[in-house]
Amino acid sequence: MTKRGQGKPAGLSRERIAVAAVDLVDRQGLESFGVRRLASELGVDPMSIYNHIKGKAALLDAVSEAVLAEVSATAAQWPDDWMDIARTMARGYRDMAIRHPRIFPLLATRAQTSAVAFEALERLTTAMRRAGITDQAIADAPLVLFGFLNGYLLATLSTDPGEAGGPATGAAQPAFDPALYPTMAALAPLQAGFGGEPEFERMLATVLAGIAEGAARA
Amino acid sequence: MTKRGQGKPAGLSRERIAVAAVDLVDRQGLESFGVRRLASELGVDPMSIYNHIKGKAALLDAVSEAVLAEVSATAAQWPDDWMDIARTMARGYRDMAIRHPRIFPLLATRAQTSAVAFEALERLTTAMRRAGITDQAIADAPLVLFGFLNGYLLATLSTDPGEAGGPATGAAQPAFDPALYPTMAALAPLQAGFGGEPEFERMLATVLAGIAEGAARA
DNA sequence: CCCTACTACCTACACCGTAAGTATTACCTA
DNA sequence: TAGGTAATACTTACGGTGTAGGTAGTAGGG
Repeated sequence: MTKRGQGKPAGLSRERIAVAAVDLVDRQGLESFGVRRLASELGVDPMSIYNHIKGKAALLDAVSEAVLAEVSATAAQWPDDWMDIARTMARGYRDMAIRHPRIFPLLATRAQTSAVAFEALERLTTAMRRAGITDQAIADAPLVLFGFLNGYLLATLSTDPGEAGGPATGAAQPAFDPALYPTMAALAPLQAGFGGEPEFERMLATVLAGIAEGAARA
Repeated sequence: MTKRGQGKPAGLSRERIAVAAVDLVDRQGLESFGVRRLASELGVDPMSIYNHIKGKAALLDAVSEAVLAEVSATAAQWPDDWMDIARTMARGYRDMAIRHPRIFPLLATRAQTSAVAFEALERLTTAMRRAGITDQAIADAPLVLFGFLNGYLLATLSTDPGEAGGPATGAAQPAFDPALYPTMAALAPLQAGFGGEPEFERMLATVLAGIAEGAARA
């Protein structure tokens, strides 16, 4: 009575698995994610997944690659000016992070070596060269920009709201005791929009200003 | 023949557990870290740990709190100028990250709400206020600075070298195909010191310049 | 001296990632 | 059309995990 549909292709493929994995992590989070959960989601034996993806690490790689590809896909076209390119990239990257807050830590933690990542870097650096910026400043720029983006987005998205709250609208901060931390407490109102878009634009401008200043400084 | 030393205090304490956990993660990495491993390291039953720390999540909290405390502990004294303070903090933070590369992802991922973290923020913001900087720029500064630090250090330390290589001396990057990514390939020599101290100082200066520029801009 | 609180331990359960082996199908060749 | 081959999916099993629940022993206060 056993051995039912064995051997018959169940329509699995690396891409289909990746799509389902992205969806599963989006819904249930990284903690509970696993090969077995994903397999049951696909209506498939856990080990069948191993025919397409080597192990859990490779699975997570596929997940992060899939969401990273969204960034390039959503950008209709690219400006000429390097600052506009950087801004467009940063905004698209943030939008992706907001769409997939529970996946984003994967991106920030793992080194990105996919083609889409390389293409983005190439696009940015080429535009900076066109603008006649110092090579050293150009070489540093990606690490400064994406270092900031990764760290900032990690911080603002890390407060996992479960289900409540709109997307990226100020995950509540812990509130400072005025007796212990008077300055921080006084500043608290100005940090109300924590994680919001105006704040992001402000800080992005700050970092880009630093890069531009460094380009001039050299 | 069972029931040997049951009930007798084995000298466990939250702090002793945290110290052992830090040491264990430093040596074996986050992946393999677990309650059972830690318990055997301490020569103790796994469940005994639960008498002092609620669960694995709390255990990781204790680990990250312990290494974060090192930063304040190593700084002998603090300068007056806010930029010097920021630099000192950043360097101490980087030194800590280099000492504990496998623990650092924990810090960058989890929101820091410990007293040492708050004190550091209070110190920085108070100094900025003394300098007469706009409140909005002050309120933004910590997130920009530590956002960058977290993202940058994550990127430069993520290439886990296992055992080889000196500390933080250029984890080799993937090398770009000149045919596909000509600009990046041309820039590669300038990225040789990836993760090194001069690079860090350059990028830190870039970010601080951006913050200072934003302070003037407002 | 007993009683209480506390620490440490033991057992057990549900779950995990995955190595190794087996059965079934689809396709290509003759 | 028949036979062989490679690919795919499944099954079983092993050693690990976090931790809930219950038990045994000691330390210190009355």
